[in-house]
Amino acid sequence: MPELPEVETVRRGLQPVMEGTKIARVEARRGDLRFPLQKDFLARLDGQTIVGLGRRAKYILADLSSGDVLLMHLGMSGSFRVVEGMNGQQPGVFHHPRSEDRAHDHIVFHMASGAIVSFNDPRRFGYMKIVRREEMEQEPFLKGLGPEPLGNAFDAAMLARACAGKKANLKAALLDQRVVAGLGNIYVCEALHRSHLSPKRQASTLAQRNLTPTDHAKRLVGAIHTVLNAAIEAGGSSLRDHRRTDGELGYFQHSFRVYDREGEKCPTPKCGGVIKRFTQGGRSTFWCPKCQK
DNA sequence: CCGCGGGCCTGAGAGC
DNA sequence: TGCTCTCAGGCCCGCG
Repeated sequence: MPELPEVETVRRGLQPVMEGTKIARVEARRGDLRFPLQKDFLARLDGQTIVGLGRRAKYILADLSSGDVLLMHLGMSGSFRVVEGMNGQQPGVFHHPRSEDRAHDHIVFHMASGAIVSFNDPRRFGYMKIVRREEMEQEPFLKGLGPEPLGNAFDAAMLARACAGKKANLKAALLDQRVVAGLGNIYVCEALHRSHLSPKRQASTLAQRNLTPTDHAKRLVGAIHTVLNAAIEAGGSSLRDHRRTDGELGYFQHSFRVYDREGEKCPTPKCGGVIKRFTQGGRSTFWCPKCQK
């Protein structure tokens, strides 16, 4: 589910209750997320202060006073919920006050402030791992990641270089986290449409022979910036699972131009095409064959 | 090294 | 109502 805008929305929701605050205790109701929790997982969290809450690609990173870093990935269906002001309660078994389905609250953080932060993930494709800060550079989950799409290192020249010589189609290249880290199926479809580029185009066509970026590459980078920033502004996209940490929906799904809009009229001015859907690498691609070349 | 397909899980929705 | 089938925002792994 969550791509960069959803993860960033979650991080921003967690920051006020977690950053600068001590973790009184952590409950692991299920240790079998995508990967089993480390044996010393709870011991390395209890009593630590979270000195900073950051994000890298689709990972949320909590810097702890011990020098450990807690790495959290939401997988497809992961979400966090914050409940504040639980002071005074001794929840041996914590039940979320206003809630639909809390059956999949797998990890629950009890903050010293009394706030409770629960990680919910029905499909359990998400995971958590604690890494020493000095070993972050070698961390396998982070090691191969490409640049942040909203960071300074990501520009048309870099993208063209990363795509040069690639046989794969452009959509697959953008989904490859080694090329650029944080995009997923939705925002790749949206960025390609906004830049009028076909998902079927060979990735290498973003670079010229001398590796200089084409105008296509510049347009694509601009579209990626625009769509990600707008989605973050909207609190992400809520199709099924994504919720803000207060339980509210994101609303960028109302601004999709092609994703999940098969059969609708293409929103590009004067295009007049119809949105189509097909499968690439086992996943749905939505696009307008008329204005995306 | 690269690209592709399968698999990991559960739940929602469509069709019968 | 209830069963079966398909599909879902991610990513790792093994194969050719």
